[in-house]
Amino acid sequence: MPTTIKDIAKVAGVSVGTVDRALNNRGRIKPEVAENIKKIAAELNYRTNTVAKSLAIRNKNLKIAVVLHIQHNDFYDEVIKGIKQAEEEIQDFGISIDIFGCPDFNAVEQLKLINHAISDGAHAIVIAPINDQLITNRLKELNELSFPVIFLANLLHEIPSFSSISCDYYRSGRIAGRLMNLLSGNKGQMLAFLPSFSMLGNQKRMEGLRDYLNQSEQGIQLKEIIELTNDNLTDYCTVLEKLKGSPSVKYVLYCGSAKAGLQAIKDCGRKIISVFYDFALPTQEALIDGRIAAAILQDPEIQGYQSIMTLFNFFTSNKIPEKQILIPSRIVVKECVD
Amino acid sequence: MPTTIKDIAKVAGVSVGTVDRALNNRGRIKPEVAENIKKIAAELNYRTNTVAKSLAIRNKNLKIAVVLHIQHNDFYDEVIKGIKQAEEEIQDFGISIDIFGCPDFNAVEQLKLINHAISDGAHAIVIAPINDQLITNRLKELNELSFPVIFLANLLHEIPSFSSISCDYYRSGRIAGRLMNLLSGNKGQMLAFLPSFSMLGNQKRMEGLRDYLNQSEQGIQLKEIIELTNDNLTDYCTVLEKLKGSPSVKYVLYCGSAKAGLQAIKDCGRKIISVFYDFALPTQEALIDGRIAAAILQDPEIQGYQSIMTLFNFFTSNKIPEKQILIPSRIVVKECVD
DNA sequence: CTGTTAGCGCCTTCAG
DNA sequence: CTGAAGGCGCTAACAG
Repeated sequence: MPTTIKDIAKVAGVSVGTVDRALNNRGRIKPEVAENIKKIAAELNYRTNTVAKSLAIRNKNLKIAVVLHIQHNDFYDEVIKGIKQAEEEIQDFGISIDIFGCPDFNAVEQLKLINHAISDGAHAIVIAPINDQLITNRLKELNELSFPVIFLANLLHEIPSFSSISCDYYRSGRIAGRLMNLLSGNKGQMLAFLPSFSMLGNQKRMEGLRDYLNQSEQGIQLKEIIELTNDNLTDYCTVLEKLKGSPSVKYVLYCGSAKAGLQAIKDCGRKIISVFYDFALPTQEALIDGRIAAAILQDPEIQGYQSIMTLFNFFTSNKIPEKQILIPSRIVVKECVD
Repeated sequence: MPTTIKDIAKVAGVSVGTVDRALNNRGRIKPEVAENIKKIAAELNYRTNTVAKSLAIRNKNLKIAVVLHIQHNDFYDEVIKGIKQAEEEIQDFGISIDIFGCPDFNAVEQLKLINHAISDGAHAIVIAPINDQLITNRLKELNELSFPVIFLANLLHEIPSFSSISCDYYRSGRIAGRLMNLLSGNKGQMLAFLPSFSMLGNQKRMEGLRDYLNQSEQGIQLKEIIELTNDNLTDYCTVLEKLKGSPSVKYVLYCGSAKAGLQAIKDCGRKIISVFYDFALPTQEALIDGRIAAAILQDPEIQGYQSIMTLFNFFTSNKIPEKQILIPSRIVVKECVD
């Protein structure tokens, strides 16, 4: 039988209330007796029972606010799925979750959402932070107030946070390099189409790829890295144009709107062997029917799930999370999913 | 606020005890009122609070027995790690776990362990079942008694179980075939060394590989599939001999003792490009320093973790698990881990 | 067949 | 500064 605060109270000769105050540093207690109680707790190998605690703190109505940086896209829809699953799992603990979408990349609006969440009584925030002074300043403030903020699927330079959850972008760039070499037999030419470098993660991924392919003389030749815009039509045109302009290129690494990329590759008029990042439906279909050779996934669902569970563990077990939680990338070929 | 049994009791005009009896089919209740209560519960969208339930059932001292089929190996040490992690997470729920090793593949002993666990008061069993009448008969009995038994990392033909957790062996064979094709540029010759086909999973994996590579004319040529024994020295000799006997073979797929395989490949005196299953330390090292081109993992830790959590969810939420839970295989290259 | 009540372990008033 | 008591939602033992 694990020891309970009752046990501790008995050997310390005090009441459970006093034990509770001591163990949770609630003050209103004589320092000596607090010390003594803590000593006894340690000796008795006490650990607070999270189930009982959860039941008791349920009337605190703990709230988590999730603040995104866009309204919808394939990636974040998956993230939200993970968040919803976590919500499902922790609802019995009396913790509720509110998700706020945000006009795409609008820092002013995101700031409003942050402030709204707080005045609404949120006890923690999960955010996909926009890289803008407006936001970063506010996040710094919150950090100083020890208000728990978790960065989700999105890095931010030098802004401290309670914890940050994402894939290892640099590594995922290197993995892509390796896959391209595998597919090409270490020869030939490739183009890489990657999303906006204004997001730090994308930049890291790009660096990973470049570093990896530049590190040795042999191997596939990375002709150019092209930055995409997040606008379907523009990106389609860009990809098509680049492919037509480099008829010697046979290999493509692509991260962006799957539809645009697939269509452009199809329309360029020759056989292209490609690796796609992420796993929206069109990507899955293309992988299964062979238009794509492989995909690199960062499991957005797991990232969303983890962001909530990290806070959950903090609330129920006082578990301070790692500053940076990296979700491993997954390599997927047709045979993994067909 | 979620509805509680108290709420239901109030609108039904009965006591919480009666509601409890109705909702959990405990009998000793007039059928009509049970019906009525269930109806009201449905209307009020009631779901039992698992936290409160867990706290209440804690004095039942729920016990899970884990019965292995061997004492130790790399794979099951990982499985056990996952089990321990689950144990850690659910200990506050008052559920305890006992792990029993077993003399390697000794069915008589494993049967004893099963019976011991039950007479010891276990409420469920997680087992890596040995494929032997002695065991399968007992497992059938238990299944008929509705005693929850979960098969772990190990398939068994036509023996019903509460749930079975493993990787998708057939698929993992296909994935290997694909990787070998990738590495070889769809040409050349390979050998496959796979573990004892007496275990159904290994057989499935072999079939997956064979079916995949035989399905088309082009692609790497699978010269032979060799069955390993699980004895280090024997396997070393087998691998070495086969490699020396087939000097045209440049590619190897290997599943077995990593040490034996790596040594034999090294000693065969020529450059071999290989894919290994599973991820014991020697495999990791070999992957990092380039002796192995890729690995296919089945995440044993997750399998162990899941086996416990599945029972946990059953105990705390009455959640009946899927009959077969498949943990996806993971493709790993150097760049994923270095 | 049904109601009452005492827990499960912890937190939180509210008196003292 | 400390103790007592009630409550979180559910289960189970005991009366009736």
